[in-house]
Amino acid sequence: MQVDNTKGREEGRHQAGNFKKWPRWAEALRDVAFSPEKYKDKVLKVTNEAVVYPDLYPKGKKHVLVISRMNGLNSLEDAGKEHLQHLQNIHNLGQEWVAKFLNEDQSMIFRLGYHSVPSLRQLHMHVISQDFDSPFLKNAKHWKSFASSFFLDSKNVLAELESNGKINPCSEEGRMLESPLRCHRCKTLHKDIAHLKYHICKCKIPFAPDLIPYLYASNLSA
DNA sequence: GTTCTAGAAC
DNA sequence: GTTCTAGAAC
Repeated sequence: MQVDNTKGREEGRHQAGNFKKWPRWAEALRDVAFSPEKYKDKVLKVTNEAVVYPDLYPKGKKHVLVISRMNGLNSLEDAGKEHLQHLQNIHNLGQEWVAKFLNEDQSMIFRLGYHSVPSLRQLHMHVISQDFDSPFLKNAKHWKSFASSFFLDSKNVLAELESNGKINPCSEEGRMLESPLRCHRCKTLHKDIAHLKYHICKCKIPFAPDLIPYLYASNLSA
């Protein structure tokens, strides 16, 4: 008889003072992480540590999640130095998928990262193409969650975990809603999401130098 | 996270 | 009149 407690579903293993409650709808990714066999027709890859899974409502032409399978790791708030290798492995899995996508289309550009205040439980990293060409991108919050400081690049998350031993819980959610709608390439302002979407499908201005270190592509100058 | 929809904004 | 945003959902 085999007993495996490491990936159990039991609740209540919260760290002291960390009693964030998650509504029922926020548990979807957790089920994928711990019962990937139930999602066999959709799951792209399963390892001991993570599941690669297509985002159900992709906000770009290519958008997948690398979902942690570690019990108790609900979000970046729960991450410590002991998770550094785990998060590095998640990052590497993301890069693996970037390579696959680039093999199909060399013109794509990707970013790997986390939402600073995630809506869904279980740590998950986004791998998202920077075209943001998707009918599921519908409102300002969608845009800002990927194109403002609300989006934390995986590379920076790893560096901060290395140096601080934790990810500082910055209150980005409120600030995000205040910030105006700006093109992620040319930084021009747009009055609403409809106008922004009309603009970004045409904008070919190269990305600003400060973003280059966080972009994954075949050729950034192209 | 999404859907629905009232009423604000244009 | 139509487009768009934002708050409720047990």
